[in-house]
Amino acid sequence: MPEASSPTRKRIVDAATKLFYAEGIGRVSVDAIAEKAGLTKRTLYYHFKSKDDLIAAYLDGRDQPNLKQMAGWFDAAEGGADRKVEAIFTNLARVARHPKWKGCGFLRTAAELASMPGHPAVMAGSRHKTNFEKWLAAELSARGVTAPHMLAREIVLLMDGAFSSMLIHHNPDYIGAAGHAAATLVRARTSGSQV
Amino acid sequence: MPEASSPTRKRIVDAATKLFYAEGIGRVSVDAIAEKAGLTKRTLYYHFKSKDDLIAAYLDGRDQPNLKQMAGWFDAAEGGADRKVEAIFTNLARVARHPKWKGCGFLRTAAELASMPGHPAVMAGSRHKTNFEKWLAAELSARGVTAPHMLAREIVLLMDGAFSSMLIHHNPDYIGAAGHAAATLVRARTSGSQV
DNA sequence: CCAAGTATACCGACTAGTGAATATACAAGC
DNA sequence: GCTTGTATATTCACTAGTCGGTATACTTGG
Repeated sequence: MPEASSPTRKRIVDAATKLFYAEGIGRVSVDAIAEKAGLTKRTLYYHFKSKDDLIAAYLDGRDQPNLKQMAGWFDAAEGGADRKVEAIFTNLARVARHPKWKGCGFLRTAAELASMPGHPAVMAGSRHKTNFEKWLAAELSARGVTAPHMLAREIVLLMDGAFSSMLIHHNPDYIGAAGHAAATLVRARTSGSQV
Repeated sequence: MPEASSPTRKRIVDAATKLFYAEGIGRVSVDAIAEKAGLTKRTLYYHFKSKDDLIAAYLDGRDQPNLKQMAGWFDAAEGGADRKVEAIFTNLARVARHPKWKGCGFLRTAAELASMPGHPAVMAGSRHKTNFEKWLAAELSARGVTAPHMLAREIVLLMDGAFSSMLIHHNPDYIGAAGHAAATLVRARTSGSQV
């Protein structure tokens, strides 16, 4: 039985992460991942029982790093909750200009696996999005915003919309518009002010 | 040279539409499309020069029907612009409960082809989303809403977010939340009222 | 006779996954 | 201090099937 946290396993997940994100799940072969990781396909299948398992491991491994990235942008921004929320979108628009940016890996995987609703990778994506929404609601709540859970969900919807629009139009203006709308929604629910 | 609008061509596009939407681009073989259309692969390749061309034809063919669907829901709804906008989301949440619903074909295709930014199918998707945004801005403008273009874009972002969230969570509540937020944004920009 | 359209049959490349053997390391028996 | 046993980890070679695309030949209507 393979070790749960072996360095080899990590090498495989790292290689899979790069390839799956860059090319998409269906366009990456197990052979290509094995080659990128510097080992044979048989070894890969020693550590993962199927490609589907590896896809799920790829997204599970992105949960915490992605949350930390968002939280970092939020914490670093000056100003109130509205500014901090908008900062996430501003940073998103910045990184989305990079040619290697290919949208949100969680959403893209869910789109590609739409015909397999119970797929472990889709569920990993669902967990990640829920984690983000909960984190955001807690941050908003701590800043005295009214109806923080509803607001967090609206911001998540705008963010996922921004990911999708950017992917189809390749125009960062959509992310800017989403950030502006999100900041407006936050201000509308900040005590002492109204839109 | 094949006829631009032959019945055979239509049969191929119809078969491709059903399969591509149900399974995703990468999971459908040209053989499967030919079989579903009741002809051989060689005939398919007489009418389309490549699979990529057929993918683009699939999305081009969905542009007008999708717009008509949205416009139909909008027109049929009673009340002001806010109600009409929310009606689109309400209807979307209803059809999204059907087991055959697999999200927005334009967004899913863009996600699957993220590594090929200039792909004709992605561009067809971009055109469709732009058409929808323009139609919505015109409807909002005709009803005296202020800043109709910005508002239309925000609603489109919420809608694309709703498509994505529904696909990853399989929970129509997200579409409801998006519809509620969209209606609120419309009311905030309707003369004589404020959020 | 000719051209449009369709069919059969095939190509080379690639696909996920596996069988059987082997290398490595470490523990137990003596 | 050996040797034997066992679990982990890795490799090569392979299967059975699918992929997008095509060479060639046939049919049919004008």
